Amino acid sequence: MERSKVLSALSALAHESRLDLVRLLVPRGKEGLPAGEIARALGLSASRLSFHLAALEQAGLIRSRKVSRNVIYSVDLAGIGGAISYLLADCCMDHPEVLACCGASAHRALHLVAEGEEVPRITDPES
Amino acid sequence: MERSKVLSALSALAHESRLDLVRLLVPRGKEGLPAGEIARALGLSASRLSFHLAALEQAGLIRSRKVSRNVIYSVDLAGIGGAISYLLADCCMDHPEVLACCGASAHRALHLVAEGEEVPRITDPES
DNA sequence: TCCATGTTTCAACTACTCGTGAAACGTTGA
DNA sequence: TCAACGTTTCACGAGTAGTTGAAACATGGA
Repeated sequence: MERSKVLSALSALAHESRLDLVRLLVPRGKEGLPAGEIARALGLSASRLSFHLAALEQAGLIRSRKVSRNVIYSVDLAGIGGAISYLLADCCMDHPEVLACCGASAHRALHLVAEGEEVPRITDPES
Repeated sequence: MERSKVLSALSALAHESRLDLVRLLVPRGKEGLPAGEIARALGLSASRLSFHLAALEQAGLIRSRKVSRNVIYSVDLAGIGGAISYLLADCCMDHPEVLACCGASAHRALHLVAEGEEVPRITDPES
């Protein structure tokens, strides 16, 4: 993920309402939620929500699709994952102490990647 | 990690110079670098650097200590790790697709955590 | 076609962040 | 004690983000 994209993702996430928005959208997955419902859930005015949605979409963290009168917003998991991955790998160079903070998540990640296989040995820490 | 702390960490990181600063500091570890050297490395004026350093320190991402005339700045790995962990676990609820983006880092994290042990089974994905 | 609904756009304002250069501060060595 | 050095603080101006309410736009149903 390019640096500029990461920067806009970070600044998009660095706002209370927008962080709430992502948290609301993540469990909905690709199905997403219409803007009106999001506004109700977060207690935001329509125009303010629209503003924040645009910021998140611009940053590649959410997507939108139109369904009749509604605009459905859903999280772009690859976008968020890319930003987090940048922080972890490119920015912190997978520093052990940083990774240790994410230990619980790492367990789940590895199970996902390895799908039950034995843990592969790391041969090249920089790859 | 508290929400407000995460928000200030994110907005501190959402700036080119400050992201550079963290990237510069991470490999130095606890040893850190004096402000002047950082300024030279990043091509920032002293006052600008001081501003950015204050923002990062305020957000709990770096620490400082005074050594004679110099102020040495070093990265606060737990602070950065905490913010990343929040994004991964609390915000994205360890969503498989997000974790998959961090697969390579996860391998290293798990090796760190398990220290060569066999991969433990996950019994409670929500824990 | 007309109206109601869902959503975005706009204009105006406020508040904040960023950057610059100068001044101030604290420490060290002469 | 004084000057030099490393760093922070300050005042200022420019630019950008955030909020609000009203208006505009698009769609679907009567």
